[in-house]
Amino acid sequence: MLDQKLIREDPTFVEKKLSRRGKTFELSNLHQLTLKIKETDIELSNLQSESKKLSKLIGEIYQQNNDSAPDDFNKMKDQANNLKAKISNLEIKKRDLNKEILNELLKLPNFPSDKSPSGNDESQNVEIKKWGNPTIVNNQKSHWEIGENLNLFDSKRSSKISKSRFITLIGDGARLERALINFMLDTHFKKGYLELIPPALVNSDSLQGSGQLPKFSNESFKCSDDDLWLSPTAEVPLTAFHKDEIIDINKLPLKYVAYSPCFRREAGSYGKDTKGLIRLHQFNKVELYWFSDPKDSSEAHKKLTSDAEDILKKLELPYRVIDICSGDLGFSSSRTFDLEVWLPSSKMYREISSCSNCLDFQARRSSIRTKIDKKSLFLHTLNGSGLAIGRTMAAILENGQQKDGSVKIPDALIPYFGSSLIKSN
RNA sequence: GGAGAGGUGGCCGAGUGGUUGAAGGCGCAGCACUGGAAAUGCUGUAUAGGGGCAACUCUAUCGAGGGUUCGAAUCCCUCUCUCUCCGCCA
Repeated sequence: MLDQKLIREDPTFVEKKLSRRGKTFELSNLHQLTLKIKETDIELSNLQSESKKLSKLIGEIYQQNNDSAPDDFNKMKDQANNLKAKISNLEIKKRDLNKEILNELLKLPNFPSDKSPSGNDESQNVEIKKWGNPTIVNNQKSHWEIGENLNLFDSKRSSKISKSRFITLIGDGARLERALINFMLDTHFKKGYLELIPPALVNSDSLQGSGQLPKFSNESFKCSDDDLWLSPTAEVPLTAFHKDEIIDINKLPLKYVAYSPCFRREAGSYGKDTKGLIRLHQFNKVELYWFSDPKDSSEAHKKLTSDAEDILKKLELPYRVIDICSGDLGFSSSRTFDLEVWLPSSKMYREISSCSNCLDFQARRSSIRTKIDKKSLFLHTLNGSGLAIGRTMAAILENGQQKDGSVKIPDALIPYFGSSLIKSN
C-alpha cells in the first residue's frame, strides 16, 4: 500500500512514479478524498474535544451533588446531546470516506524502483547474468516424457482424483521431490535462515496484507464456508506472521525459509504448459523471506537472490538472472530479479524463482514496523523462491537425462536422494 | 459439535459508570550512587492521526462492531479469538 499522506500532499509525484508501470493512474478522486477526510477529521476532533470538556463539567457538578441549578444542568445535557448528534454524523462520514480511500488505495500497485529498467512488458526485461552451459542435445526429451518413461508421476490419474493441472508423484519421483525440499531447507538453514512451516490456509486479511487481495481474488482457491483461502505462496503467511508487530531494529534482518504447498487457480492460462510439472494448481515451494531495516533492503535483495541462485549452482543447473522491467513487475514489488533455469527440451529458460524487494508496501498493508530513534516506521519485506520444487525437478530431469533414458542426479543431491541415477526398473 | 471461563500497555496484573491512556509490579532506557558492577534511589518508558519551528498540544484506541448514557475499560447486544472440560478425530 502506498502512503496516504504522500497522495494527499503530492498526487502528481505519485502518478508519475506509478506511470513507469506502463499505465496511467488517475489519482484526482483519491486525492480529493484524502483532503476531505483530513478536513472531516479536524472538525471531528474539535467537536469531540468540546464534548469531552462538557461531560467532565457535568460530572463535576454531579459529584458535588449540586441540585441548586437543575435548569442549567439540563441545559448542559441538551447541549451535550446536540454535540453528540453532530459527532455521530461526522463519524459516519469519516468512516465512509475511510472505506472509500482504502478501497482505492489497496488497488494501487507499488512504485517501481528507479533502478528497475524501463519497459512496458516482459520483452523489455534485462538479462543481467548467465551461469553454466545450456546444453542442446539431439533427441532431447521433455521432462514429462522422461517422467512417464521412468514412471515418476502420473497426471492422467491425477485429473481423475482432482482435475487437470494436478500431479501425483510416484516412487523415485516422490522421493526426488522430498529430497529436493530437504536439500533446499538444509542449505538455507546452514546460511542462518530460520525454518518455518506455515499454515496452508490463510484468511483474507493475510492475502490483503501481502497484496493478493482485493485485486487478484480469482487467482486463489477459496474455501466456501470459511474466510479461508488456499495459500498461493508462503509469502502470504510469512508476511502475516509478523502482522501488527513492531520489531526491534537490532533483531533485523529476520530471515525465514519456509516449505509450503502452493495453490493457484492459474486462471487465464488455459492451454499454457498443460503438460508436466511447470504449471500446476498445486506445487511445493521453498520460500526465502526477509524482514529488513529499510536502509539495508537493497543489499538484502542481492543477498536473498544469491542465496536462491546458490541452489541452482549446487544442483549444476544452468540459469540466468533477469532484471524485471518497470512494466512487468508484480503488484507488490518495486524491484524483481527472476531466476530462470535452462530447460533443454524447449530450448529456453523458464522462471524458477522470483526475488522481489517490496520495500514498505506489504509492511504498510500488514502494519509491520520497526523503531529508529524512537520513531516507528514500516520495515521492508523481501521474498523469493529458493526454489520452486516442481520446476526444479523438471530441470533436473531434462538437464540430467542420459542417452539410455536414465537421469543423472546432481552430486549435491545424492546424499538426500540416496542414489546417483534414476533409471527404469 | 456441547458446556463453561476469559481477552486491559513489551510482559504480569488492578480496575463494575465521572479529569482512567488507565494503579501496582516486572522488564527496558537515562541519571545518581560505585574503582567497576550488583543492590538501591530518582526520572522516563504505547500506537495512530491532526496542529505547532519547537517546548508542547488536540483526538482516537482497554479483542472487533453496535447500543444505553451528558459521560463506558466498567452496563446491554452481536461477532471474533484464546483457554478448560465433554464428544469426535490424525
